[in-house]
Amino acid sequence: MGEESSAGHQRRLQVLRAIVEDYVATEEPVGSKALVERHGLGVSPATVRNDMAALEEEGYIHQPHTSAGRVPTDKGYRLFVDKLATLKPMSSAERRAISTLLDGAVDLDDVVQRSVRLLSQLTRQVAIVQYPTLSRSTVRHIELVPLTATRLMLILILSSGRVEQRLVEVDSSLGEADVSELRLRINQHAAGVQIASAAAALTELPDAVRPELGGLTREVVSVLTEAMSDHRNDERVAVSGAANLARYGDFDTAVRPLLEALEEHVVLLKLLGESGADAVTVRIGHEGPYSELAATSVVATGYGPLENHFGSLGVVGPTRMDYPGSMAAVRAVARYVSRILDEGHQ
Amino acid sequence: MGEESSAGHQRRLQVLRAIVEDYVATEEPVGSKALVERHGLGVSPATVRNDMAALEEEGYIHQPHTSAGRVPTDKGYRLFVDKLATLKPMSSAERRAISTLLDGAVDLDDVVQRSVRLLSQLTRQVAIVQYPTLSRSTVRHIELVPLTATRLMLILILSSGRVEQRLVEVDSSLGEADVSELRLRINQHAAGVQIASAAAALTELPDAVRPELGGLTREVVSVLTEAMSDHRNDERVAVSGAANLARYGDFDTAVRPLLEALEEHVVLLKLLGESGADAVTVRIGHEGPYSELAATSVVATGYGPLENHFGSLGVVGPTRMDYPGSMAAVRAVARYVSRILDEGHQ
DNA sequence: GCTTGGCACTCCGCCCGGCGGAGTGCCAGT
DNA sequence: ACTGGCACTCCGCCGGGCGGAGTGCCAAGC
Repeated sequence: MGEESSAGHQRRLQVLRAIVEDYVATEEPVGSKALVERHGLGVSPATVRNDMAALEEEGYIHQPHTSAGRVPTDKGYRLFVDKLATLKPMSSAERRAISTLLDGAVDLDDVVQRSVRLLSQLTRQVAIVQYPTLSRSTVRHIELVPLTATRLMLILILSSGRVEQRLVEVDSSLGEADVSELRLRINQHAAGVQIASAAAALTELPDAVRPELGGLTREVVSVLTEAMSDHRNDERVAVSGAANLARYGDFDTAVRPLLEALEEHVVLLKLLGESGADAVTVRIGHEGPYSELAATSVVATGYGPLENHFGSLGVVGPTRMDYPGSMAAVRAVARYVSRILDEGHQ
Repeated sequence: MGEESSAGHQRRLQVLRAIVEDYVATEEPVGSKALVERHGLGVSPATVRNDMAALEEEGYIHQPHTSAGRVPTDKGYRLFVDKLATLKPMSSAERRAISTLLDGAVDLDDVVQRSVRLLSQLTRQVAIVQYPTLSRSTVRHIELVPLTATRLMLILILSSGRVEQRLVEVDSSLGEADVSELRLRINQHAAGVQIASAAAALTELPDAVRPELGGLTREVVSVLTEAMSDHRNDERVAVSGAANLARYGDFDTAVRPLLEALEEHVVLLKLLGESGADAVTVRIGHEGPYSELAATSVVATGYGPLENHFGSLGVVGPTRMDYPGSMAAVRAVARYVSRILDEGHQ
């Protein structure tokens, strides 16, 4: 679209906006007559037809076949979200629902579960919430629990609220005093430290303790560093709202591929992508990384501390989705989750 | 069907079996001619037609319309699984897949995640695994971790491998000696005890400790018993394989209601039902508790110790499903999961 | 020059009738 | 008791006709 911003140009944008809104609402190609009726454009259908022809020429909308209405293209949706959409503000009822629901969460797992469910209900789409990654967290505390004479449970508590447990078998019998000393030294080295640095700091510990503790320390540290660098859990995501897919028509192009993708958590993570914690990212159709998902869009953002966020959350759905509503809901939930994680465990 | 077991009666059962097998395989009503060709019944189509008429009379099969093939009814499937089906033995490749996959699990969460995924892949259906319930487990250990001067973390480790954490704020400053004493007494009362009894035993503790410890003990015990009777987590289930629903045709009757049910974990738990740990339960169509799910069947069983199992797992799908294969897979996975939970944490 | 009403045109979706095929039920024969 | 034959039913598919929605273009008007 050219750089001029004449009155006619302005109206063309309004027409595009109207087309997107109507198409999202009705799921059917929208014609010129219906447009002028449903929106208060003060012009005749014929004028709108001219605008439509121009918009089509420029690739923003598309005609399934001659003598059918118009449908937005990915490029059209893109212009819509960039220039035309205004975030739908959350209603106060929605705000209340968010806070009461999330405030009731008792632990991290619960926060994630509730968020994903909430997000899918707010948007009536499929919602995805990534569990906080290990790598971005700091160590809050490390606990050693002797279970039996030769078995020790390690508990790693992170700033995000995540808790990891590991079992260690040791050769020699455990003295309570030794365990206490080790617990102290480990936390001196690691507590409050970002996880990568903590792992590094711990590897030097076995040489710094009393020789009698060296063997035990070595075993414990080895398991701890292993747990810290175990990115298996970084791939965990929670999904909710798959049933919302049932509302959409084109099963084979839109629903089935997405349904299959939902099983592959790695795929979902890649879809969520590296969204900053400060802005909501929208990826429309072919802009995403998977060609099979050319008919689906993603609205996502990061959550957690701004400079160093814990993970991402968002919704996925057909390109024909309510972008303003989804973006507002995603932003609201992300903010609330960030706040909860920040205050709840500090 | 009468009690006689004449030769003709025997063949009728064979015909029913063949109808079920063919219908499951092809998803289409099966006719007399196709039947005699695909299965080696040594009789003519006309004979089979007579048997079919009898089976229909007795309600085991049904004709969508005149001059169409036959389809099994729920009653027909029931007879099939009760009398006609032989468990498909797992192939050695499948056995190997099960053991290598599940042996790699590092904690309880991982066991559940891997099982549900495995089960959905083996059966190509939607798999459901209930997380171990609190109420059936015994307490292995309770740990108290002082985080700050006035904040204590309680960690509840159960026989099923489940770990629950809770935070407690206390009024007075915590002494290490007090915490150690309390830890000791709590475990004396609760370790090794079934969870309901443990909660009861703990409530008497505050009166039994030194008066100086009474207030702290009261707070800790209150949170612990609350955690023990918190059945919130008993409702947790893992689901996998929703994409397999895409294979099925009748979207509105079979797929959509099930897709919606998958979101409601309470519904899923009710579907899994109270299956014993020793036998695989099959619930066919209308036999289940929800009329909207009249077109779906459930194959489930319990896992964990025989006398006192931790939870249930199984698959759900349209009534037209491969019962022998599903039953065998469900049983195999349940056994393996039971074994892992038993040896992995004892 | 932008906008508008008019008009002819295109194309989809729907309905309808005909047709072939698959499957059945029944009956008479072995 | 089983079988081959036969007439019948009903679905699914195909092709043509039809109405409607929507378009593009053009000439007239502000």
